[in-house]
Amino acid sequence: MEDNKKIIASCILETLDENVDINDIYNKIEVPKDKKNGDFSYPCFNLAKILKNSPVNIANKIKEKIVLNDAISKVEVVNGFLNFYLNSNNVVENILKNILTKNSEYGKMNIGNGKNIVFDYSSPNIAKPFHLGHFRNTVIGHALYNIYKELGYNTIGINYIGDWGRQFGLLIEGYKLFKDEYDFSNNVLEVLSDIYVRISALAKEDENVMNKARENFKELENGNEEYYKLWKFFREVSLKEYDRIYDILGVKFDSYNGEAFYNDKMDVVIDTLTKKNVLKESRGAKVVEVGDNMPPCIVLKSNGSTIYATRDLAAIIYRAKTYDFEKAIYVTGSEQILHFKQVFEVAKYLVEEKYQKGLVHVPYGLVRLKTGRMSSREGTVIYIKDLINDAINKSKEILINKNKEVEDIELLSKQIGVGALVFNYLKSNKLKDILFDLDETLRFDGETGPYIQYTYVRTKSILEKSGYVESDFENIKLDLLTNSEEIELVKKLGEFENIIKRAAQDFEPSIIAKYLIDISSLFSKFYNNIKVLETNNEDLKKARVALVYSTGIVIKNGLNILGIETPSKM
RNA sequence: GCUCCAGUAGCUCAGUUGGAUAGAGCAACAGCCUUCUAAGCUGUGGGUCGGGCGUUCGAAUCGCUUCUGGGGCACCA
Repeated sequence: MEDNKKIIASCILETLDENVDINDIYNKIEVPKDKKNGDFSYPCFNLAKILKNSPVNIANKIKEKIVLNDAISKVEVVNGFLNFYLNSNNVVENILKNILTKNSEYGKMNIGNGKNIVFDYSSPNIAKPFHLGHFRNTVIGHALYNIYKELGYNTIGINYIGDWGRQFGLLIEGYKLFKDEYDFSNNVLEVLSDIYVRISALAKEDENVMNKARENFKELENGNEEYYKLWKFFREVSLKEYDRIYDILGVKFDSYNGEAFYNDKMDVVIDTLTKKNVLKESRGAKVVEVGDNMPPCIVLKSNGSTIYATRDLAAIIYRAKTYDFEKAIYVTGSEQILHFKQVFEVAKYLVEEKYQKGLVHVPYGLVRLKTGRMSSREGTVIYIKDLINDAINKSKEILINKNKEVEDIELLSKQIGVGALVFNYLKSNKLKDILFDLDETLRFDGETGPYIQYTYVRTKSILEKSGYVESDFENIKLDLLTNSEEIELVKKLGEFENIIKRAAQDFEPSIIAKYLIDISSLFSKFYNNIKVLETNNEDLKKARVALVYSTGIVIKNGLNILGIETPSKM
């Protein structure tokens, strides 16, 4: 499609006597929102000044002089816009042949050239159950990971587990005090979370408890064997529980190096900053100034111990050395925007310029409840485990009600239920806060995951009934596809690569989600208006089945990128 | 107080680098299953794009200002 834009730009240029830069023309060419206005459009308004003539006159003159070719079939002038219509036979053939040839590879590009990109995402805090916020993080991070993989990068997923810090001193204290009151044989994570909530409340009231917690953590840092064992226990049971969720979501990480991993790697941060003479004392703490518009970045607390920024900095150094990354992408809540601005500033003293430039923070909005913010202390947290179960049960119920004869109802209801959840958290702009609404989340009609999955299932069903197999699509007469429903769908299918690029550039999975809705909607219109299998014209039927098959490929590849499965039946 | 983000239909949201008549879904109402799966499709109603000023041939989009909501602002992560 981009080639066509170039062709149009040079066609316009040839009609002009004045000296105009081709890039100025190329950059102005746009795709009209309304299909009636052609495939490409060139507004002549800015030429009006240069040529000292009215836009309409200019447009008409260009139109007269323009030479039509294989690609362009028609040019029209409307209100000073030059509207170009492409030869749709060419367009349809090029797009569909491309999809059919590449198949599951359609959408894959080699822009990345195998370079490394590190994705820091999910990153739950040990000893707390996985909640909606983590879920949004995980789902966005995983999609971005896949998007960049699609571009040809070597993507590395890091689960930067929150497994270090004062909270473990507290948890150890809580465990010592309350462990006999609990049953640790199941739901360990909820037990630990409960203990944490209780001990936090206690520490807030009683300074002695907080002091004990601080001591505990210091002991843990110093290698107290008993505490280390406890810490390991907390970490293991938590990861086990998280893995269960990652497994359901199909998420895998290349590294689980959390905060504790960097415990012995922070000296170099302090040393380098000291050597460069940027570490300054301020109110007892050691800080680095990061400009007038931001408060300084604290690197050492006044008691001499490190802080999360120190660990983030150590991680940047480690990741630069280990992965030689082109980009390091951090997916976190938007409340950490300032923190990452500060950390990235300080990183300028620690890593080479090419690594500094690769640091990207991708913030996402809060997930809030109708009643306000989620708070573990107030018990208003939505556990993702429960939500997944709700979604699976709902899809199972629907499958049973519809009396579908399916082989594996467990698998299907999981694919559909989880798909609905994941899609729900990817479909809107990542920076927007989401107001959690259970009914809305468990809605399966309209612009939802199941709608897209359902569309995919329909494509599969037609393909099966048609009796065609892949190899039948070698010699097809694609120029028989001339209905507007067919052409619009094909053109949309042809946008896939561009959509992926845009999603990557903006770090915005919702662009792909929205695109898949568009595809599904166009296919459904086609499906309702044209009965693919009912024609006697075998060539036409085959061409249409090829279109149906291509649609299935794009939906499958697209859902794959978003981390959503494609059921075989529903 | 300073700073970042958001404000589009009753609700949830789209709206590429400024472009042509601001679009979907949900909800409401009216249709479409002896026809490739109705988790679908078609139609109707619904708008001061928070307000104001400006830049421009042209603004939901850019600038200034103001209102509303949310986040952040030093030893939590």
